[in-house]
Amino acid sequence: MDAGEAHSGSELRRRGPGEAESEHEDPNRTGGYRPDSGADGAAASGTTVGARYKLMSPAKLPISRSPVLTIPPGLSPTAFLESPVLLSNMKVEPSPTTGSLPRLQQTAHGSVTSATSAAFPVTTVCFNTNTLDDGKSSFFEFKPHSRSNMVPAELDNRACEKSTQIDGQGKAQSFASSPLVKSEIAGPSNEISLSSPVQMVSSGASAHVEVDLDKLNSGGNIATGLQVSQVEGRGSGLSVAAERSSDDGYNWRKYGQKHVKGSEFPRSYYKCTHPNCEVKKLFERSHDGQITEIVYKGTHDHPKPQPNRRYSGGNIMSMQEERSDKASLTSRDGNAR
DNA sequence: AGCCTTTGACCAGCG
DNA sequence: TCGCTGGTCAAAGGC
Repeated sequence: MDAGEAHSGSELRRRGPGEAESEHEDPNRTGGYRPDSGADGAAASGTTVGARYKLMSPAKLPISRSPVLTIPPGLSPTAFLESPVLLSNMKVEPSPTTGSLPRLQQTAHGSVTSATSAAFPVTTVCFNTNTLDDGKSSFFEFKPHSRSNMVPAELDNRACEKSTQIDGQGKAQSFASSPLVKSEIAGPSNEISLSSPVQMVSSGASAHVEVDLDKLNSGGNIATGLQVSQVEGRGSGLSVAAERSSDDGYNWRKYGQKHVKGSEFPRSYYKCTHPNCEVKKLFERSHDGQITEIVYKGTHDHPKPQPNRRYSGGNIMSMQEERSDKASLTSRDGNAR
């Protein structure tokens, strides 16, 4: 609601020096200073972002789409790779923006996975867009396979597995350019009619992932606003953009970093710097600098900022996105209705 | 001068 | 009820 948005704006505001947290706990600080979790936040804005994984995962539902990606012990990532489904997905599909995207192979759970034998870095992209306003939320996850040598490799698959449990409306796309791409979309209950146009472009030694969901979000009309995120391969110039974490064309501000259990790499938390935008995204980056996992929370209700605002690195991505954006918009315009 | 990143601490939720 | 983990805040520093 409006109230919520107002709060989001305050997100940027910083606490005065006098309010610095001191050794003794400050009761006021507990909830008062949390724009996201404040009273309003919980009711309004909080829902948007605050929904967090919990909201996204209807624990009560038989389908345990747990926010936390957990893979059943019996499952192995390898299985996914070997799965015929993956192979069949090898072909690159056009990226229909909204709902018009070609149906990907879905597993019994409704998950889409694609894998390639390329030696590209593994990347994981998750979209958690909760539009509480509409009571709809979408969860998109894209995971390449590169952590096989890492602990989370299995977790990833597992996670995907669970999140993949879509009601059947989820659509995802994967591209053969990456070693293993996994996209999943999960809705809060069953309205996951979202389209996840994910485009992966890999050139040479670097793999570039481009997700065109962003337009959807920008439109803000789509049932499930998705965001665009790009993940680039290892050690390539694109990494700069990736580092910026704003390759999607939006401006992000890092507000935290934490090493979560189960993850080999620290997880970074970003917020959209737009005044009224509460979109958050978090991703994990390997020591190589390559992003191994990206999760978007919320939807952008504003257009992308100027590409060349600060980092030139972002321009590359922005330009690409813009292009795809237009294309998507066009197609979406026609499809979205 | 302003914005962003880093880093440590705090808080809330869950098991 | 306690402990653990994840997420967020905010000061300080850097660009």
